[in-house]
Amino acid sequence: MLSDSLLAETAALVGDPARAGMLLALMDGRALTAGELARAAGITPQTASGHLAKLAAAGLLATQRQGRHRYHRLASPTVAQMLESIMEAGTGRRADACHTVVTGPRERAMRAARTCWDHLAGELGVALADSLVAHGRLDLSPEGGALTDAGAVFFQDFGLDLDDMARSPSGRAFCRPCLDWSERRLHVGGRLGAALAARCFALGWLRRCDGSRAVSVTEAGRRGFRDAFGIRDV
Amino acid sequence: MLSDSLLAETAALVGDPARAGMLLALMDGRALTAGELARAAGITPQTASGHLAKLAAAGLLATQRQGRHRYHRLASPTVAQMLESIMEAGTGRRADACHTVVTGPRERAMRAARTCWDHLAGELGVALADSLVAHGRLDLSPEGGALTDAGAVFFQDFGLDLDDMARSPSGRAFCRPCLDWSERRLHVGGRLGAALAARCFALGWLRRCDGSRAVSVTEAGRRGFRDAFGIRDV
DNA sequence: CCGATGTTTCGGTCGAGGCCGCAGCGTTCG
DNA sequence: CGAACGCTGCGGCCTCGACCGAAACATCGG
Repeated sequence: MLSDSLLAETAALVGDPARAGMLLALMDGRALTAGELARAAGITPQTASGHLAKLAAAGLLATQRQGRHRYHRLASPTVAQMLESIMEAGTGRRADACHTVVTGPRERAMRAARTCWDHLAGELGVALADSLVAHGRLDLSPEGGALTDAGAVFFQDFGLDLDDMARSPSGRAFCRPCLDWSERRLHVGGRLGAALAARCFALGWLRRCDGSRAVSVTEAGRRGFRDAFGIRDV
Repeated sequence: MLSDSLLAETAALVGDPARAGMLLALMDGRALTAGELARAAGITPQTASGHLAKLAAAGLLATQRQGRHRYHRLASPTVAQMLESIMEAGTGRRADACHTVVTGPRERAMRAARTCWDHLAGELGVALADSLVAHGRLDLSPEGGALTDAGAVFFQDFGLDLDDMARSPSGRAFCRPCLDWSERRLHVGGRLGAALAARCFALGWLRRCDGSRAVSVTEAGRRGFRDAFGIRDV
């Protein structure tokens, strides 16, 4: 059967601890080298190289040569969404046992705000999406084109070049609802979500935590999210 | 790391061909016995029993005893969504090679209309969602409560007992947008989607294809979908 | 009470695949 | 031009887990 082996092969690729660790390390959307990924997964570079070749052959990873380095990144937001959905389904039964026991500061920060592929997720990501919908700037409708007129003005004022995004030939959806792993509600993905996150980083509102997908909100960000989006308690 | 092993363990469970086959056989939402699943996966019952125990322990499957039979079903729509998202990501690179070659009538029927866990998917599922949104009966908004007043009247007339659904204590979302594997667009899931699909089966509009998740539209269904939803060419 | 059937447990085999050491290739820099 | 560095391919080791046969257990029908 066709879909049978497709499902098994893809899942088996993610099912190896070393490969899972590397994929997870790539969830923040950056491109990393084989050596860095090897360290992240706790294996030697030659082992990592073999894994990366398999993942790339399956279309889960995209590689890019640059000098003597070879950068690897997730092939598409679809892959990132798959990883989140696996974790979401996996937490089903064991959420109680795991979370209450191991909840450390690292996990707390991840739930508060993190990047999902290239856009914002966590409590902050969901709050942002809620705010945009509540103010009529976004509809988060199925096909993702539902930026309202008021929203277009708003995002332009916020510093996003919507015309440029519209011109870009990318086949990626403009605005895609993305199911939040920890919050289990939707946040804003797609090109709009990516641009929004990038702008927040550029404004100095957010800072990446080292070696993690978690992001921290700066003092300027706290003011900014309050004044521009009406979000408090971030 | 916590999420690391969670991702790997869950994916590894799906990654075995035998287990993947059984999960895929359960995608239509029915509950099957260990023997039936063993036959579906091409393994002996005792091997299947071991696999099912693991899947149940991980919270991916829910089991239910009834006499000397033991029925297994997917634990939640979240699991079904995970499986679809894995197949979606897996098709990424190989879609061209596989689909053009192997596209048979079976695959064609699957794309036209199928069940996804317990609601409708495929071209028909997406067309249904589009129609409902276009007529202002549904918003398919993020949290899923966005049944419009006109929609409530419409669904009541169509034969769904919305009051009963509202009363049921299920923690499941009322109306959840579900990403369609083949169409890559959203269709209607959640309790509303399930009730809608059940009603279509009860009306004799749809019939399950034997041994597959595909469903076929009856002549009555053709008329019904046209008159009630404005869908042609089904 | 006794077979028949569905399901689970146990023990043992075996094959697949992850892992590393080593070696070869390409790139960068002194 | 040679050395250092990053990456990849190959061969061998070894562990893990899927698989089945046999047998025990539970349930239903006669």
